[in-house]
This record gives sequence, structure tokens and C-alpha cells, in this order.
Amino acid sequence: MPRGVESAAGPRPPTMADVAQRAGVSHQTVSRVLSDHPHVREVTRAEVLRAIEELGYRRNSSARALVTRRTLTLGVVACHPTLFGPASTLLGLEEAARDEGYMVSTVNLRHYTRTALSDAIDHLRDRGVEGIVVIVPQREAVSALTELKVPLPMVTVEGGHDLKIPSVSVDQQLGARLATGHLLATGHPTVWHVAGPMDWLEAEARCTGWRAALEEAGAPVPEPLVGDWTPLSGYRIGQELAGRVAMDAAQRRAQGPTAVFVANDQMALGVLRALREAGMSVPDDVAVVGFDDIPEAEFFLPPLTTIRQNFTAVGQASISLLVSLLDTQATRRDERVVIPPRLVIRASSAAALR
Amino acid sequence: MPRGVESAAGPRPPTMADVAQRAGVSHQTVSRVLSDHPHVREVTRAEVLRAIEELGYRRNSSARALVTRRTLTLGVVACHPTLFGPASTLLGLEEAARDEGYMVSTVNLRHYTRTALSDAIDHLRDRGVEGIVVIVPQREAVSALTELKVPLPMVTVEGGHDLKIPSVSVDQQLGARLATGHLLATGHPTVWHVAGPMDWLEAEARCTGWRAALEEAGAPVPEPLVGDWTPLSGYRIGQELAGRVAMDAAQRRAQGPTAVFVANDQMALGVLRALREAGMSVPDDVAVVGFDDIPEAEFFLPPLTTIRQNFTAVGQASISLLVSLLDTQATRRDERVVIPPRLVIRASSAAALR
DNA sequence: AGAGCGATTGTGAACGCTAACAGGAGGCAA
DNA sequence: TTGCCTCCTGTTAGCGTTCACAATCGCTCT
Repeated sequence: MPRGVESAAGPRPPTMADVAQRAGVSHQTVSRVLSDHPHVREVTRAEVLRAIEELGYRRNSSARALVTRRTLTLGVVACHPTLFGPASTLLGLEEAARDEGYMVSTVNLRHYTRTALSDAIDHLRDRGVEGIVVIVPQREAVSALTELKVPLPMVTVEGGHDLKIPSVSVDQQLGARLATGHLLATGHPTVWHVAGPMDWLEAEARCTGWRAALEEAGAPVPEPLVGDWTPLSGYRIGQELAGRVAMDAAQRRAQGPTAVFVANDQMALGVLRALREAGMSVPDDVAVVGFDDIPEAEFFLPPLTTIRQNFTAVGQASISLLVSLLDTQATRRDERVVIPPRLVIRASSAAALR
Repeated sequence: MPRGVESAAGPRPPTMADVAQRAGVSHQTVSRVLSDHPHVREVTRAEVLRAIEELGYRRNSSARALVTRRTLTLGVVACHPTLFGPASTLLGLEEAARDEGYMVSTVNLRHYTRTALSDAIDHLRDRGVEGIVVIVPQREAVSALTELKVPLPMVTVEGGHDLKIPSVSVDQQLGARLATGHLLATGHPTVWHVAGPMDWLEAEARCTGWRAALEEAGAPVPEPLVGDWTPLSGYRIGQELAGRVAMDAAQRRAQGPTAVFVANDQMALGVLRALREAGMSVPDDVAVVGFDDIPEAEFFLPPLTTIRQNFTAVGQASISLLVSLLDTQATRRDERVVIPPRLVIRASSAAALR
């Protein structure tokens, strides 16, 4: 049966041999043209290209991968991919990978569990990815990763530095110091902290940075209040804070919270609402600083001072790290990339900007 | 040179032949065990599985794809993947695909252009995806898609219904009618509209639904105000609206905007801020309804009445549609899935809830 | 003239898997 | 016993590439 006239599954896509025949050369010459080999006569090249064009030929990536042992595919495991941070990282990462000639396959986790992570990595490995970027910021996840002994180049994002796995992260402690320092510098005796869930490395690091900044400044360190990143948890904690302000004001004033550093913008939104509902003014009664700089932050009431993270840079760095691992054949290297965040001052912390 | 002792690139991963040898069977029997064929003796199966386990064997997906002509990979082209809607759709979509045994490769577009779309699809085709989901809601994109004549099963999300490409979408017009109807029902003489950019099908459909609802109710139809989905554009338009309220109040009262239907929650956030800055109360002076129900909406000041879209369902539906196309070998079928949105009433539109 | 070299092309053998077919063992009917 | 069917297993031939090697041509160099 002649090629292209298969009956069952319709005409098959043309192969290199088809192109070769049409161009009057061998399949190998076609391959050479496609791979930009030198030593192909210009006339021949043109002839081959014409045949390719006419047939609408495309190289079969599976056949190619089989013989070259390169799938040109990278895997990503991402947790909470609807949040602004992970989504932005994913975007930068995919673009960078594409620029490097790789395709990206993603597995999303709604919630982290050890088996979910393990299954996700299995799924990617089954499909032959050459390397994996893991964006799962729970501390537990990161240690699970080392135990999994994945024989593939791997990079973690926000994965902490105590591991034998290369990582890319924003300097969370620095961000927390910037936020806390800013509030101290504007005259507050101390700064309260609304933290994220403590099984997240980012939450832990922000808390550590906040505490360090206070201690260095000789300021008292209040008990941190722990939320779960959601606006709702911020709202509840905000109500509690408002209660303290009122109570302390009645009893021995000037001891209550006058400044709060919230570990992310969404919780900060909840805090803002709770404070306002309690009749408090931000920043006059209480100054608030968030973390992330989500697009909405500038339009909160009042606009939120926050710490901006360059998520795109994180994504790009994770790919360039992974690709370098691939190129050097090293399965793991102790490399870390740390990206500094920066403070964006808006009205929620500075009375002058109100 | 014996297998597994290659010098250059380290030991190669074991092959089916290695497993076969270790288990004392032929490679074909190994294949049969892996494919759950009947007619394999239980003892043999166990023996093979043990050998697989011991060697840590995994099937080579490229070799498999080469002979079966199935890559088990689906492609996604997504625009604006950091927005809550697209990100959620992506999440639901990937989970559904994984359940069906497919892997998902994504190409993100920061901004839509015809060539960017075309390149994205090329990139996916080069890697042998079996089908493509396109989440690019600009009208232009959708028509470009038909002209591209991609010989692959394809599904669009929010791609409109006038095309020969199957699509999944939320009933945007219904959403707009729900929002507008709700505002009319609470006693407002008419409803203003802050629209999204008019080259987006969703913006157009929401505008159409809003207009239809007004006309059916015999209410006057103000000129829609067009934004670009960002909080900033909402803020600017909000200032304009506030100006009108003030002006009309001075001149011939009761004619100015008392209710606004904003085409997405982010712009609504900007509108809320502008109104508040102008000294207006929401919902007393002006009622506001948004669209999307992003997680933050409940914590805006005041909490935002909005239209909730089930993005997860959209993602799932797009995969089940695409998979059914794959199974039936049909390259294109005129199928559409329409998912109804629902109204979530909060304080921004109902004085009683304030 | 013959050797030698670079440029250009072709030939054959993998890559690791599945599909198709062949074949042996055992059971049962004739 | 023979024949045939069912269960189980092995053998062979691709799938569409790339890689290693050989072959040819037209030169230049000795």
C-alpha cells in the first residue's frame, strides 16, 4: 500500500524517507539539512527544504528522542498554582525554558501530601522529562524530596538551603527585615507579625527575619499571630489585633500594636478590613505592611506597603540552573540562587502618603 | 560492553531486554505484563514484576510513542496565566488530563499576537502533542485559529460559538444578566457598566448581556465605560463615575449612576477605591457588582457582590471534550459546552448586608 | 601519475518498544 | 491415537530518527 493512502487511520504524516524520495536524496541528507549540518550543497539543501515544505513534513519527536536520548522536556511540580506568586514563577519559567528549546510539562498539586508529590514526580518521570523544577514550599516537601532519591536533575524553588538540592529563592528574611525596619524607622516602638502557616519555609523565614530585625533594634518581640495565607484568616487575626489595641489603649496605652507586618498581601487585606470595621485608621492608628505585591495591593484601602518579589526572575533562574545541570551531566550540585526583594512604600504605612 | 557499564554517559537506564533477561523470559512477556495483557501465568508475572522492581525499570516513553503513535501529551496555549481565571482553568484542566492518563504541556503568552499564537502552536506540534486547548480569549485570536488550519484536535476556552472549533465557556451573558437584574431588582433605575477591553469576547458578551437586561427591563442604557481589566483602569473610571454622581446630584439628581456592574473584580476594586476617595458610600450612594469572584473579593471594602465562574469545571470540560475528539478520531466537531455562572451577593450591592 | 584531503552523499545499524504471528504444552472430544 | 482448541510464550519485523562509517568526487601536492 503506498504511503499516505493508508485506509484505517487516515493518511500518515510524511516521514523523512518521503521527503528524501521527493527531493531525490537519501534520508540522511534530509536529516543533515534539518540539523544544520555543514557540508550540504546549497542546491541540495534548497531541494530538500522545498520537499519538506510541499509535504508539510515535521520531524517525529519521539523517534528523535529515542535515538538521541533527549526528550527536550522539563517537568514542573507546582503547589497552589492559582496564587499570584507561583503563577508568575510558572510563567517566567516556561518562557525561559522555551527560549532554551525545552518544553514544559506541569503537574499541579491542590494540596501538598508526600504521596501526591511522589506521584507527581513519578508521572513526570514516566513521560521522560529530563529534569524537574519543584515549586512546593512546605518544609516537609523539601525533605521528602531528598528521601525520594530521584535520579534526575532537580531544582527547588523556595526550597531552603539546607539540602543537597540546588535551589532558587527570594531572600525572604531580607524582605521581612526591610518591612520591619521600615516600620521601626517610621517611629513605631515595635512591630507585630501576622505569619503564614509555619510548615511553609517562606512563612518561617519571614518570621525569622522579622524577629531578627526587632532584636537588633532592641525592640520587644510580640508573639507572632499565625494565619493560613487567606484573607479570611487575616480578617480574624485583624479582629484580634483591633481588640488588643482597644484594650491596651484603655489600660496602659502605647503598649498595643501600632504597626503590623503581615506575611502576605491577601492576609493583609483581611487585616485592613478588620481594622477598618473596628473603627481604626490605617496608618494613623495602625500601620500595615504586606508581602508579595500582588497587582491588587496598590488598590487596597489604603494602598498597601509591601515587599515585591521578582517572580519572573525566580522562574528564569530556576530554568537556567536546571539547564546548566543538564549540560554538565551532574545530577546534583550545591548551587543556590538568591534573589533580593524590595520594599514598595504606599499609604498603609506612611501617613504622609495617605 | 555489558549493559549498565557504559563508560561515557554513566550507566544507562535498564531496558525491557534487561528485565527479560533477569526474569528469564522474553522481552515480549515483559511488555505483556506491563500492558496488563491476559494470558500471562501468575508465576511469570510475579517474576517479571520482581525483576522490574529490582532494576528500577521504567518504560521508555519515546520508544513507546514511536511505535504506538500516541504521545499521551496534550498541549495548552494560555494567555494571561497569572490571572485568577486562567490559572484556575489551567489547574482543573491539568488534573483532569492527568486522570485521563495524559500529560499537559503549556505554552504561556504574555500578550496575544497572531504570530505568538502561531509559534506557540508550532512549538507544541513539534513536540508531538495529540491535541491542543487554547485559552486565548481575544476575538482576533479565535478567528486566527481557524485560519491556521491546525490538523489536530483542538478545543477553545471562551472562544465564542461562531467557529468550527469545539469550545467550552461560561455563559458570560447570563452572568451579566444576573448582575444587572440583581441591581435593577434592588431598586436602581438603571445600571452603569464598566466593560473590559472590547477585543475580548468575554468583555463583549458581558456588555451584551448587561445591555439586554436593561433593555428588557425598559431601563435607559448608559454609555459603557471601557477599562482594561486592571485595578488602575477601574480606579480611573471610578473617579469619572464619582464625578458624574456629584455633577448630576447638583443639576437634576436621580439621574446619576447609583449602580455599577463592573466586568471583573479587579476593576471593581479600583472603582471601590475611587468612590470611597470621592466620599461616596458603597452601597448607599452607589452599588457595585463585579465578575469572577476572586478569593480577595469577599474581603474588599465593602465585600464585593460578584458573579462566580466555575473555572475548574471549565478546565475539566475542555479536557473531556478534547479526549472525546481524540477517541473518535474526528479532527473537529461542532460541540460546545456552556457552564452557567452564579450570583454571589455581598455587601457592595445590598445595604442590608453592610 | 598517484597519494591525500576536504566536501558531499549514501548505507547499515542501532535506539527500545509493540504488533503480528508462530509454536509448544495441556485438555478434551472423536 | 489424532485433531483441535485454549493458554502461554517466543521470534521477527517494524516505528522514524540519528550515528558511525564508507564511498565518491574534485582538487592539490609531491
